[in-house]
Amino acid sequence: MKKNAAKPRERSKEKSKQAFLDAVGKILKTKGYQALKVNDIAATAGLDKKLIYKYFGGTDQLMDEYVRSQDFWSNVKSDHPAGEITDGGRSFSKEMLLLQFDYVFKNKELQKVLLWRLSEQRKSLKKLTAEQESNGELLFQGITDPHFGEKAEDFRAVMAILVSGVYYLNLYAAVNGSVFCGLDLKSAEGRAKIGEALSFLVDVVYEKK
Amino acid sequence: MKKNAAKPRERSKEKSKQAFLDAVGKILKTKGYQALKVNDIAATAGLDKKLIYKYFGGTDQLMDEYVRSQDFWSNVKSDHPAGEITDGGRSFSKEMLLLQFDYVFKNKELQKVLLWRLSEQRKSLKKLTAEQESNGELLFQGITDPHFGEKAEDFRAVMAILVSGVYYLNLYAAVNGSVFCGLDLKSAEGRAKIGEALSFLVDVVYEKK
DNA sequence: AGTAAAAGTCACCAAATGGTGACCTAATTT
DNA sequence: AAATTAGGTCACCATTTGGTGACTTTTACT
Repeated sequence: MKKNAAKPRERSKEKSKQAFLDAVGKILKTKGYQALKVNDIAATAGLDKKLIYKYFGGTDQLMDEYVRSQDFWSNVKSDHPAGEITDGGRSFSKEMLLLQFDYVFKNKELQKVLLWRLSEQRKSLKKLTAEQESNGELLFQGITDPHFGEKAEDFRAVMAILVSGVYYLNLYAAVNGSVFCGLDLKSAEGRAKIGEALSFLVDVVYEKK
Repeated sequence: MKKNAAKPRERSKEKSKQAFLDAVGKILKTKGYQALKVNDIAATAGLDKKLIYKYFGGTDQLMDEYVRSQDFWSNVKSDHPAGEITDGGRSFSKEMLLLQFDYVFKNKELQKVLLWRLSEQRKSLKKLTAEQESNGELLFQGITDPHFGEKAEDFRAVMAILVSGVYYLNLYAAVNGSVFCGLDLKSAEGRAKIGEALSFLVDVVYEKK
């Protein structure tokens, strides 16, 4: 019954798996990743928790699969017209950072996922794949690495800091009083200041090196 | 019995409180902040959990008090000779960032505290105090704000990004594969690159503005 | 010394947690 | 149609969780 490829038979298993994945997203949005327990997920999905063990192995692998199923970073990767880059990726990098800054701010799920990735207890070591795509490796390899040549790693280091900063600031704002270094990370003015700083820092890296 | 100030009477209550605070630190170091449950803390402290409710009100306020008791940021605040600053805080800022980068990397407890601050479920809104001191408000107010004048907020924005980057990169490295933007955040070379980038970015802010 | 108020322990509770074996049900194969 | 197999439910378990009332012991004040 299992090797018949002619009839794909996605009767219910796939739908159920999807229901669990959807449930994860829903819980993440509403309750946060700390509330991600088997009972809760099963209840939200309207299915039995045993299926979670059957299909995924446990909550951890469910989460892993959920992260893989959502391509949070696709928006950054693909919305730029390729081939038109003549400035070594300066405007692209800038745009990416600003987009990311805004995107993470608005996307509760992504916030929770980022937080979850920083969290402990994840015994599964499957994140290798997500590693590569997550930080726009193609931006580096295809565009900025050639442009910066020997200084490629220095540019990467700067971007690492900026991307990290974007992540952390939004995570911080989502939970705490949202005032960081005297700037209100939830106000339009505060966020504009951060945006300007990001833009400025990218510019300066391209100019100075 | 309670208003006699002559004899301080720190017989046992203070010691017990301290025992709980120490237990928190110990658990943070060994198991991470997810393992911070009343039962666990009480067991580690060798005392009854009821005292936690009596003395602190609950685990949340215990954590708050723990964070307050550890002045993680004092190392950055006070190790610099005051009054000798003639460069508008440039070297001071640089030094602070680099120190912080190294300090967070080595200090497991601080990592867990940072993570906890990003985490949900903290109903207590007591972090206001920690807010001020945490990000070296005095550095801004006393040194860099005057130096940058109208651009003070722009400088703060840059520092917000850099500090956040320092935090996030170390948190990321502590859990994941530690490769971020193609840099190994655990290797000496990778960290050196980040350090150079931090230094460079601070310099450039002082030069360009 | 005697007393009142703490410090501290213990047993116990209700709820939630992760996890599994027994069972029923629907689809596929033969 | 019968048998098989996977999908799915349910009841149940052991543990752990947060939390509290009743109790004993120690401390300090008069």
